[in-house]
Amino acid sequence: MSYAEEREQNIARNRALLDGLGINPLRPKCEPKENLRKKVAAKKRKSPLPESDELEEPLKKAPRIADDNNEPGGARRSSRLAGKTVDYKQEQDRGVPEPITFKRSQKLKVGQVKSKRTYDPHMYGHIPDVEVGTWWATREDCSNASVHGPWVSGIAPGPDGAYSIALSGGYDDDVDEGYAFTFTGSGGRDLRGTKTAPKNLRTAPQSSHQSFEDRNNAALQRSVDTQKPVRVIRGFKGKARSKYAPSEGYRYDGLYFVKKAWIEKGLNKGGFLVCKFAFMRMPGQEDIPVNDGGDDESDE
DNA sequence: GGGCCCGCAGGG
DNA sequence: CCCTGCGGGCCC
Repeated sequence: MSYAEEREQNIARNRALLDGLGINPLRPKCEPKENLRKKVAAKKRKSPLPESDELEEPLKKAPRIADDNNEPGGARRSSRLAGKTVDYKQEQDRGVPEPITFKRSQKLKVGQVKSKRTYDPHMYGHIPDVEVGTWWATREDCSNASVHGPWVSGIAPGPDGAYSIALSGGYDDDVDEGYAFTFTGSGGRDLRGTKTAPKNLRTAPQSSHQSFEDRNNAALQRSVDTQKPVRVIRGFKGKARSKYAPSEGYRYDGLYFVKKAWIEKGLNKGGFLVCKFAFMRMPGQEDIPVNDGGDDESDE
């Protein structure tokens, strides 16, 4: 079977799986009327660059979190996001936001402030003061905003499930429908090379099976049971196949639940097994910006 | 564009 | 100290 055929097959399987998760009330809202109107308008005026009003939303800059030098007693701030439209269920323990305490000795460059973070990323749910749709240029910035801690890793594991994940389009057969998507786990890559040809890489092609023994994959599997919300950021590298990926940088798209975890034959040379997960967006959140960008070539 | 290197977060 | 990880920057 050719790569293209296998890819189609995997995509069809993943898409069917997403659809089989049940009717999602968000689905009609993911293509809101405003976007449809914009789409029509954009086609009419045939301008490759949309008007500024369309650009404002997704490119909202991350609020630079001022490091309020953690006062011991007074640093507690209200954990309520009062006035938000998000409808939180009782069971969603978002954790009490505590000012982060730094256990690690950090190398300080000249003039660098010690604390880059106001909140500890090791908590479930929203990070206070970070709105859905917030955008960062790099993973480092996103990490400093406490939304997704790791600079490279796509999964931030925790005891009751993953805290957050990064969608960067690294797998050709992942399906992104905005309100729901499939996600491939970690592991099974050869990052070090051989003794004779050491590599010391951070990412690499699939070269062995993934499994739920992997710490990251195990965390996402736990998310299925605990139904803790997972923060999701979408990266620009996914824009080739997902219209929900930002054109640049990384965007916080809010909270999702992991509804299913399974193992399937991945789309890779060698047919190695990969861990896959089906995500569904928590209701009541701001719509995901849809990227209609001009250079869309590969629509199946 | 690809290849290579390497900092950092996070955990054992 | 070790290891991993859907980064990013540099060089070519």
